[in-house]
Amino acid sequence: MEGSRHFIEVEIDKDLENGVYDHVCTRFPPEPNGYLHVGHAKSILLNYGLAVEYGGKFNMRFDDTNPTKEKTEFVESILADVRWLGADFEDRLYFASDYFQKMYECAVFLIKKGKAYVCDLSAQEIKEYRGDYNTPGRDSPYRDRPVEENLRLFQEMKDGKFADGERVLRAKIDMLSGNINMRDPVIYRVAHMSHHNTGDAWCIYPMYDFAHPIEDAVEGITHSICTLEFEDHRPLYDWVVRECEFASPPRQIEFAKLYLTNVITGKRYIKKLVEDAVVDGWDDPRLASIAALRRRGYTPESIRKFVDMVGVSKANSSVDYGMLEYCIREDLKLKSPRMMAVLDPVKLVIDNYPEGQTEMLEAPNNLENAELGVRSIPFGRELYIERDDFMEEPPKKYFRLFPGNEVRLMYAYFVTCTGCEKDAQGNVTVVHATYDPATKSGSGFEGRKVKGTIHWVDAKHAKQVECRLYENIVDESKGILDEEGALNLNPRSLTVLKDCRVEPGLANARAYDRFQFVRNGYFCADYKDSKPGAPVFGRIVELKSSYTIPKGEL
RNA sequence: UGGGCUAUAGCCAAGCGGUAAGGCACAGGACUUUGACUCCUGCACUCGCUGGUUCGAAUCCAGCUAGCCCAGCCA
Repeated sequence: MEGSRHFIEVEIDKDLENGVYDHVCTRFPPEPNGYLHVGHAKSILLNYGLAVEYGGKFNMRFDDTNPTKEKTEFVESILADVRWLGADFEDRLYFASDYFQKMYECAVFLIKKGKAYVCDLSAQEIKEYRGDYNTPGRDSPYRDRPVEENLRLFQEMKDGKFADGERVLRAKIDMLSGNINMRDPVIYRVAHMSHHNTGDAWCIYPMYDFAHPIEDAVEGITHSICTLEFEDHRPLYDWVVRECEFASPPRQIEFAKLYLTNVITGKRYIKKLVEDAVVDGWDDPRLASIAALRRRGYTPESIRKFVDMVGVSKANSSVDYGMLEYCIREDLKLKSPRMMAVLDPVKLVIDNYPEGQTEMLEAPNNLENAELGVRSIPFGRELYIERDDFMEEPPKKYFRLFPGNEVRLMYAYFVTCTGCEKDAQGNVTVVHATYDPATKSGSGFEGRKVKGTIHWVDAKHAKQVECRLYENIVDESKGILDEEGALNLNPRSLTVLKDCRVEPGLANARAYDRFQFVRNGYFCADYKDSKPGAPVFGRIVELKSSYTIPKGEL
């Protein structure tokens, strides 16, 4: 498709050419400790995409080596999100915990090779012995323990003879390494705790650095793609697969995480927002979780497009939120019916239209895609139009309603504004106009043209719904938690309530699952007229009452 | 201060010694039964900086600068 290939593809090509591998196998290995957000979508689709591109396999695997942080709730939600995104792992759903026995055997193997030892130092002592960026590490006094003793002690660790933290198994590498990960890292710890998958079968659990390469190797992963912060771990990754003597070991390649502007992705923040009920869950429309995007009406296709557009590199970056919005507009513009809705209504009375009369007009559901059919909409003497589609004293280049000006009511007639009524405060309450029956939509009228077209709903038949406009919760100026950790919402994230009226008969219309298109197609992202000067952060809309999009559905 | 990584437009991002792709955003114009869409047009004489090599450098070399990651028995 794209002309250029990103660096991971280049690396894989090289491996294939050099015969390092004769196939490609990738995986998405989240720890089930939270919900997925857009950033994860990049990783999922990157891994899945590479497998598809190279005719290989893509595995789904939960990296559940630390029972203290993992919950089944999260494996369910992660699975749902991955499936929804269309990353098909077929029947290859794995858990790192399924390999605990294998990992244990690897550890024993390393001990026998003299490459691992049981260390009695406390966590604090290990930290001290490890040194720091400027201070070389010192060998643990237990480093040269005889193999037999290590074997016995490790067995005892497994058998539950020791309390949490009492002993660990360490890889014997290099206490002088500039890379602190190589200073005899802990590879097994004791944790007397039930695991969501293995229950109480184990009381020792492998550390990520030891477990992950083994997981990859066992599954026959070729390219283990992870994010930049693991670059320093690669030497250790390589050490593990080498010392464990795996044939055709996997290779780790790192890429830069996806950050989006104007959204919060930090688990800590989101957790706080959920707990404090500032948002109504991990799928609150203001968050950038996969579940939230889904709830807002983003399609998997739009997210795939977004991830493709963003690209893959090793440079830390933050992608403009506008790009995500572009992708959903692009995806939906031909797929979605486009209905009319009025968010901030003001009444329009057509004085020369017969009182009490209602006529049905035919409106295409999508001007650019006739396959979506047509609908009948009522038209009468009294309508609602958007408040800012009328101005008593229009500025230059204003083509909508103002006294004396003629506009087209979409799918209906031309109307000429004759004036307005105002309340005591000077707010416009009613706009008056006359219509020209000859200009009926579809009649082929060509007599004259108008510069503006506005949308409307029939007052008598329109349904009134509560419509909430949100802005994304933004993370500017040090985020939403202040130094004390207190919740401190950015004022820009305040919810705005507006009166919204929509065409009748749309309760079942799919359009409302795709509410970006409520306002003539581009309500969500392109409703630029509100709050002049305020930044529009992909403002989103949630239709309440009978139009509520059920949580968790779709 | 040690190790690792990164630097190309407002934001992503190609480029890999032969004279700066593409997209988003933005601006102008055409078209328009959505001020949308679509369609044109414009938008880096320059690639973090400074030197060097070369007929020729974003690409190679050297030195600097800035940013990110690392001292969990987290992942």
